[in-house]
Amino acid sequence: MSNTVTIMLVDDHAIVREGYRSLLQKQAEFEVICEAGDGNEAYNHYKQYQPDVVVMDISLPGQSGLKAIERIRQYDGSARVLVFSMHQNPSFALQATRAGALGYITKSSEPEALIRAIHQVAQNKHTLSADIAQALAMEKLGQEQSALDELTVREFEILRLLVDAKSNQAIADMLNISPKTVSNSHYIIKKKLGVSSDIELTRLAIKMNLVNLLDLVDEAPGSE
Amino acid sequence: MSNTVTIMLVDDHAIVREGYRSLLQKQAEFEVICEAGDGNEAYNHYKQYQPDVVVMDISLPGQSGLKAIERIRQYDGSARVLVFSMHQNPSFALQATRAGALGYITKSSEPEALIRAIHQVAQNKHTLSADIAQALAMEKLGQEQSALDELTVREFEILRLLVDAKSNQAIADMLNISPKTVSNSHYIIKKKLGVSSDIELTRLAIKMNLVNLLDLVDEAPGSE
DNA sequence: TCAAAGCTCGGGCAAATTTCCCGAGCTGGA
DNA sequence: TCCAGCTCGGGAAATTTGCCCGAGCTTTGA
Repeated sequence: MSNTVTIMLVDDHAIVREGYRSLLQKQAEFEVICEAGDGNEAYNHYKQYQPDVVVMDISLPGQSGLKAIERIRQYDGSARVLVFSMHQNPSFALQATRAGALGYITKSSEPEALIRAIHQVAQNKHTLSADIAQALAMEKLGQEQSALDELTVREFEILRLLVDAKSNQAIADMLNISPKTVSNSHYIIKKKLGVSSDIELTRLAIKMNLVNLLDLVDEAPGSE
Repeated sequence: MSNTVTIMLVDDHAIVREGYRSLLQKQAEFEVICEAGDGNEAYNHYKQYQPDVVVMDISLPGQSGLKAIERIRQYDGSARVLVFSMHQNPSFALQATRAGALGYITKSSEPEALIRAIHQVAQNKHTLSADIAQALAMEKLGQEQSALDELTVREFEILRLLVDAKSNQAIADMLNISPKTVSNSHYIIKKKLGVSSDIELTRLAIKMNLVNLLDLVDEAPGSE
């Protein structure tokens, strides 16, 4: 009988896929029928194999897993996608559900949590791993992100250049204003964001995603 | 006969460990005899189980996997450690081998590469995944990373605290020195690293992995 | 149409920090 | 023993920051 749940695994690391495959195959009711290593492949294989559930890591090379979820959901409005990510940042979960994922579970969860989540998603039910659910709840209370909204357009623009490690003079030239104005803005920005040093400012900017982490960190051989 | 290779898996994600375990158990000659979720546990379990090979992810919570490698090697100079990391940045590989790892392989490698690497390491041979080997070769040409080696131990220590956004006073208290010395070191560090602002310094520190990106981006619920 | 409010821009200036130089007191070799 | 190199911090000039100010916009709404 077809109590079996067919699964597509999406992750850019082949080894990791292989690991999950072994793990999931231990459950008699699961059958991993295909894999994909990037968003495009995920989309194509979805169309080809029509798995019940897509288990996907969203940090994929090329254009993000979120994009892939959107495309898959556009092709099949009832596609069931479970995002399986290393990020405990609830923003990722938000973005994922916004893109159409039914569930979001972190890799820090117990293996059973993954199994359970797949069952949930297979039944078209929403799932969030415990840590994310809690973090989301916390976030509702604070304002966090809104700090950035305090900034005027100009300030925001200057902030981006600042955290890109450009000099006051360079920014002044770029925006056709005086370096003094840049430094005044720099001061105002720090004040509005509630930080007291440039190091904090940089860290905050990274948290807020004003800096492209991938560019910053790895500068991988042929990336982008 | 004991052609079997006994293995300890170290990774902070239980699910991930479970996946690798399934994967490795498929090889008749491997036996995963224990697991650990952090550096401390890795050290203790090593002493307890004496595995032939340690397969470890170095981005662990608490104090880094590198530290764990050092401790294990200090306890047993012939310990064979294979680092299995998502980072393609060769600096990680350098640090890992400096800490005493025999091999370094990225998660982007083929599953067979992992199997092969484990065999290599079990025979006390060095291994590097192809991507890293290539990147390292490239790096030999430029100087890059070497900047950090210019720093004295003390400076390095101060740098880590600085980029953790601690105040001069806080660092001074922590190290029992005067804030003036901290600020002098701050200056020297920037000079040695060839940066002219704290923003550049922070970015560089992130590139060099002095900052735990996951902590930074994620700020998990109860972190810090 | 005329405030009122808010943004952008930059001058001014005291306070704070950075930058650079210096010497003293260690420690580990050669 | 002497040298080299580290750690630590004082001093003083140079620079930057922090904060306030007013001028010239534009937008909004009464």
